[in-house]
Amino acid sequence: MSRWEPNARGRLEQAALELYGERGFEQTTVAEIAQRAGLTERTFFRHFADKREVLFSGAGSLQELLVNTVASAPGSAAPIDAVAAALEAAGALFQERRDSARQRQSVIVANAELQERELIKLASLASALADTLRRRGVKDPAASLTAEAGIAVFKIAVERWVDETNQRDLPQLIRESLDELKAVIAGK
Amino acid sequence: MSRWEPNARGRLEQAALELYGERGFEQTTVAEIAQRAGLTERTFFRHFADKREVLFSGAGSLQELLVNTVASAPGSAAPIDAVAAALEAAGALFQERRDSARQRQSVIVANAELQERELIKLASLASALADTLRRRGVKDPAASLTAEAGIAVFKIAVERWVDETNQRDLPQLIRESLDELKAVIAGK
DNA sequence: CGGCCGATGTCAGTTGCTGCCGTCACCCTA
DNA sequence: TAGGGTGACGGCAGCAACTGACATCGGCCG
Repeated sequence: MSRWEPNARGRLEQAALELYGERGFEQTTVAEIAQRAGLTERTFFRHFADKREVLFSGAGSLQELLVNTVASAPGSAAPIDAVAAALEAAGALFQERRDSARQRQSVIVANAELQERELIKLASLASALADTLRRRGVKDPAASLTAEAGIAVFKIAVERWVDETNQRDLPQLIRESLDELKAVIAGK
Repeated sequence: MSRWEPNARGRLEQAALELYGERGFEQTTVAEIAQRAGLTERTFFRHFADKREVLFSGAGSLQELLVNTVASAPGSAAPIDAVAAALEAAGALFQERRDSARQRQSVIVANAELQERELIKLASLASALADTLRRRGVKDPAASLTAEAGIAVFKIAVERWVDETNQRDLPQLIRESLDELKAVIAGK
């Protein structure tokens, strides 16, 4: 028999998501999260850099998926198309975990600090996408602009996906949003 | 003779900018800022919501400028052109205060927390732009996408403006970046 | 002249976060 | 099989960001 229950990190994530949902982010103390997880505050900060990060630990694998998808696009593909394929792949991943993605998003939308963290994660994704494009020979500022535009499309598509009650799935919304962006950028 | 020196808020801004530049943001305490300004920590927090906000108090007037410029564009102008005109106006404002804008930007780039705040300010600008476009009759998601794309162009143009040693001015970089975005979005 | 107001000071308290050290089950190695 | 190392956690002290409550006092208005 081991000294501690397994999966401390997962228990902390679960407890935090619950408490942020029940009372709100600001009204929840780290001590409470740790207590619900059967751990101490000190241990929380060994697993997560700060109180917000517990909601964003999945960002790393999302970035991997995006980067790998862009990197493995055919060399003949235009940059915007490589990025679009990556966004749709990421969208499909979100679509699978639809309920928890929505729960998470509702917590984030309710708090400005969490939105800040979300935005810097998106900026980090854009930066990683731009790097990958440059590695494919795309020059700057084209690489940065393509990446930023792609992330903007993703952000707005996710907003619509979370808001709407209709049945369109996220990859479809991403395609529609990108088409709309093309129309709008061309001068309508 | 009045009880306190005038312009407490301005003195706090000045002291904070200096100290953030000298020692870095994290290594500076609010007590030190207040002391250099001849005030107390409590007074700092009466003027600024938190330690970061002291660098972003100008965001309100920037938002006003953007919104007003978009709102006063001719009704016949395409949304992207109305936004472009607003961005160039904002760019001209930055260009006037070139040195202090660069100083401020170098402090922000050096610290992740400040970048988070910068990003949420940009997101707020995008949201305000989208609102203004909707008020001009632009439908969603076109309004949101145009606004986000515009802010992305602005962000990247400012990055290039701060980085580069060459002489191109910010409005020109904004025009060039928007043209580049058009090319890239169209599929290269 | 008197009382209200607004900007600041003072102080105590909560919470996020960090450094340091102790504990103990598990694992590796001789 | 005994011994030492290691990794994950607990406990504690302390700093700094931020907040609420109350005091202070010059200026302004009636």
